[in-house]
Amino acid sequence: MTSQHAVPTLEDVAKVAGVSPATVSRSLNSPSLVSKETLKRVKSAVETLGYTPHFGARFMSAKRTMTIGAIIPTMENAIFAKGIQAFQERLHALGYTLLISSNSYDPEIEAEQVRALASRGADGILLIGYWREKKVYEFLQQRNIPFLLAWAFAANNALPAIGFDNRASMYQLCDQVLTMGHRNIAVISGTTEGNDRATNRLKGITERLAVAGINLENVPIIETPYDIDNGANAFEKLMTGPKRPSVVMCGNDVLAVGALQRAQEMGIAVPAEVSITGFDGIELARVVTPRLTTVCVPHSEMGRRAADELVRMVESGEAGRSYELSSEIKVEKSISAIV
Amino acid sequence: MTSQHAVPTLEDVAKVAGVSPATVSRSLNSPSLVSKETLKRVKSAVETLGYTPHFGARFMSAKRTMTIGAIIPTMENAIFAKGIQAFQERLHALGYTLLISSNSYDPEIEAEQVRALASRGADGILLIGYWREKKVYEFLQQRNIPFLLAWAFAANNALPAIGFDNRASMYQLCDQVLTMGHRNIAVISGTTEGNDRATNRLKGITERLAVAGINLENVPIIETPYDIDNGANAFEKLMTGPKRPSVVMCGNDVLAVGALQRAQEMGIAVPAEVSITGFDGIELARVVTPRLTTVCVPHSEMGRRAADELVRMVESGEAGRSYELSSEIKVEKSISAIV
DNA sequence: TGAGTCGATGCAAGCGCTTTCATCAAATCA
DNA sequence: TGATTTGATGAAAGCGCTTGCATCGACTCA
Repeated sequence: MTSQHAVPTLEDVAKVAGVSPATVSRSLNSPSLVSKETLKRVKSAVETLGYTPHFGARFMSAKRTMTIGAIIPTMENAIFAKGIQAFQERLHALGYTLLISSNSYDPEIEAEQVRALASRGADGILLIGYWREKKVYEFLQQRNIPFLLAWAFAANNALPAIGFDNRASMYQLCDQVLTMGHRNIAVISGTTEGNDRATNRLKGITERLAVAGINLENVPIIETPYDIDNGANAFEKLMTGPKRPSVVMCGNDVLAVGALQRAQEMGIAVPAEVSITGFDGIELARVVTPRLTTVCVPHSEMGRRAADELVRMVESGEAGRSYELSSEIKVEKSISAIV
Repeated sequence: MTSQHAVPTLEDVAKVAGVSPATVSRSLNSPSLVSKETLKRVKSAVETLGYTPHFGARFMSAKRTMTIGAIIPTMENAIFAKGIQAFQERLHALGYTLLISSNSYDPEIEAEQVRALASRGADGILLIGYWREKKVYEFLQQRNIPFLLAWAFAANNALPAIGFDNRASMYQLCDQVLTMGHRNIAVISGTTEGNDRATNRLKGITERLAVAGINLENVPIIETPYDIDNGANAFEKLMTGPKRPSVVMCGNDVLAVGALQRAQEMGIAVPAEVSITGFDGIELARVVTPRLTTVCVPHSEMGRRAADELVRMVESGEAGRSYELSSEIKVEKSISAIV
């Protein structure tokens, strides 16, 4: 079935076109240096042979690979899927190829992935959030690989990042919750260890509550990995505890949807008996009943702009800039005012 | 800020360890050929220098790249996100790196991506479904790159595939719908052009209806890209048509959730006034109210097994085998019997 | 018309790694 | 003890491509 023809090389093309390999290379990479005439012959030779440039060889002699790497926690959360999809589309338009790895929130794996991307010649790398071992940043700098952080933004941090302020956004949402009269609050947070986004969201809540003079000792907080079922279980635990909260604030929409589901299963009316809030503004939040009160984040826009900025860094050699995107509080039926 | 140190090479390591480059290479790739003593020196040299093998160079001299490529329509649909996540995890465990590209269901882009993966030395490639231009398959064969199709399975097709029978599954679901007394059926299908999964799902319905003696002329079918809002709009069109169906069968859960949502907005009770079915069994289907009647497909298992099989093909050089996974009809509250 | 330009092309030196072959000392065999 | 095997290592030839430099007509200029 398989023709034993080895895969065609530049030299094969050159032979067929009756020119030197150098000319073929130039035809492919800097057509302006080659005569129209020759260009035509080369192009036709490429086609008849089905030639594809050998990436490894190209990588060896040229410095650029036209490859951008992205390392994300997981593809399963729509928030990353959506952002990365936009990221990839924009990169493709800019002529770059995207390499994605996911690491299930494991920092060890992430560090390994950074090295893997480096050895594959990634011209730039997109990372999620700020927190990671210092040696990772050092490695990137030593290798002089431009990187950009996404899904997070902290004004006081010099690293180039594009995203929103998780703490401030959650602070604001909490503000809204308080405004609606809630004082009896419980929290289901994503795992904070090693996760600055989760940590800052939680901080946004606790800071706002502290300002309101609420004793944090009385605020039950459950930490659990982002997952519908975990959200459900945490909710159940909170509702079967000594004192039922009037509102359960969740670290993201996935947890919140889990909470909502369990509420239904337990026969607890939302928002009549308990209010629930989420964070992210993914589709999940708007298809449940009642719709989730949440913080909408412009994932696609973030992906697109991250691509633009990272490519700019790569091509200009300039340092990265940071951009803060705005998030928007969306009050829906999953929350009601305490009267 | 950046040390002007060029990135360390094998030779640098060799110099530091006081051995030849060949020995370093062997230490890294076939440690058994090197003395314990030397191994230790090399390892420490690698660490002090922060050496990372140069992928391009390795690719040039070795034949294998330990890279597997996957080309999917989109990351935004949870069905692919989930499967690919599992695929990547298993590949990682097997020592392979995954390269993903998505193409928004555009066959042109897909063909281009196949070439891109080939030039990057993908040892094997995962593709979705059967339908694509013949020249793509020819290219793959000519290059002798093992490939495996996923998310589809057709007993009469010789290409190696792992998945489920879209036609048969939908046929079965339709069977269920008929059993429950529905005769007045409408369909919202995903775009069928160039998409064998969508086509076969639709075929599953029409074939079953034909068997039931239902005149297909009376079965409204709307085709639209997979998207919540499209599902919603199609639903509205169906419900405002000349004759309301008693059930709307959707090509996937995303469309079905859209339909469900619009039903709520229009004040149409589900399933009292109209039943709705989906396909895929993603989370979305179980968090909506009422829960969606759908066909559950083992996405994660498919991803895992695809990784196993593809790696087996790559490492053994043997032809790929096909596996049919079973899907399961899940009847939930979004459908009611006609009495 | 001779000197100087310029556009188009070829030559050849790497890029960093793997791998075959050769080398050589130490261990084994008869 | 001389011949042979074995284990550990080094030398060097590529792998397919890009690119600086050289070459060489054909043009331009004065």
